[in-house]
Amino acid sequence: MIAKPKGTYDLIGLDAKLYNYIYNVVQGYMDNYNYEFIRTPIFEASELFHRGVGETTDIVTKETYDFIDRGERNLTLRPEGTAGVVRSVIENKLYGNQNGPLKYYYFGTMYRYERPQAGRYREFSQMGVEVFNANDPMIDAEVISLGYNLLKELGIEKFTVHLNTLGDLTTRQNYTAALKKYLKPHLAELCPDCQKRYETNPLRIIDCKADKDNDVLKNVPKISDYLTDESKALFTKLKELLTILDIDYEIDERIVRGLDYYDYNVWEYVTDDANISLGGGGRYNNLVKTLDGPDMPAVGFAFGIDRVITELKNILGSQEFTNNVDVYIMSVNDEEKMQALRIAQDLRLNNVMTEINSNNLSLKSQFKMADSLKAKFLVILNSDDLQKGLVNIKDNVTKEEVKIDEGEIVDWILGNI
RNA sequence: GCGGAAUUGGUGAAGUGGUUAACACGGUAGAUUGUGGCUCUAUUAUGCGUGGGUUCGACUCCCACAUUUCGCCCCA
Repeated sequence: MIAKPKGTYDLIGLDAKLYNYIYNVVQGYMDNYNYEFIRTPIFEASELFHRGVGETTDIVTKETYDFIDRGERNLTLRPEGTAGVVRSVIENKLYGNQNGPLKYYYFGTMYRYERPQAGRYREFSQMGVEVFNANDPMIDAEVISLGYNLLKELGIEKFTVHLNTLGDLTTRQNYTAALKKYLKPHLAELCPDCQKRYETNPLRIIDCKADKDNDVLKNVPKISDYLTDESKALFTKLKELLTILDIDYEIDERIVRGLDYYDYNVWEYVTDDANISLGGGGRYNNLVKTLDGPDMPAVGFAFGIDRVITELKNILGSQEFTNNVDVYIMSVNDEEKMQALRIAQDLRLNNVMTEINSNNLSLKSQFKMADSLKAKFLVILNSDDLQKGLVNIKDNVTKEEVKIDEGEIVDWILGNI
């Protein structure tokens, strides 16, 4: 037997239903906010992610699926959605004649070569939004609230927006310097990972789980004390707008985000009970320029669809999710089966969910099948009645049975359903 | 990349170094029933993740690998 590759999964049963549900809700929802759907390739030039996501991030240094195609091109399965969308905006010059913001959403699979874990796979689905050419905190508020309201719309209630700001370049330079200065005498007290992070990505040290209770980290400098006046004003404005929009948020200075391109506002949608991040995002004002586009600010976020599905399943509990067939048509001999197929088509064309015996089941088995499908009505065919143009319809709840003219089936079902 | 746990039919699962791998659900066939749902009977894994090894003999012991799962790192 050939098994699925490690870290992948088949979307079946309830998971598949929820995936479709989410997809449908998202599509309808994005129209309200006037976001356009964009679909970019699942693989891109490797360089796009190296320059876009960042050479120092784990995602790029050790988690990409890289391959060389028959034309000897270096390609990479996308590990995230933003870089591809940015590339498309630049390549198609979508920014050409726009005054207002460009607003897009995407939905698709991403690939990261990681050790599988709870809510984490090598192939996983994300939906995300990206807004370009907009620098006003109003857009940040719109994007954050869009994600917030979308989760609510999907049926997820218990979560909070964890919000932080990384400020502008000056802020981060000053803060990083202060942080390193503070940590330097305490380096030996930190975990081995943090000692490495001191060189590669010092901001992450404040988010370390191993050193969570370490006294050194309790008195660590706060980024909020190093914000430039401009950064501070923008953040204050954003918080004001979120309050107006009634968004349940809290400031969490430990949120740093792992992708290099973020600046200013960063946030995550975190469940209250399990403390799981369903998604996150931030502003990335320099990414478009980094990828050879114009100097154009942008902001966006992404949800992990798999995590949303997991959360929805927690909420639904053991609630059943089966197809409730409207009509099951029972037939035994060839003549009956032919009629069954034809009647089924008539019903289906009238949007009646119909199932037939296509597997040579005994009459007894067909009754069982109809029950397991939770059929509301049974159409029971028998040759004698068919010759007279009659069919039997049985209400599978009341068990009442009527005999009607074959030509009236559709009307009868539609009238009684 | 590092660490812990797990892997028996369609499903939930018992099980022992030694003939036919419990039990339950589900499936199939039949009896009974005006056309099922209750009840009864029969049947349903030539195999216990894969590959080696130890042994007279392994599903049961050992090793490797794979996959799953829970953590670390990182992230959605």
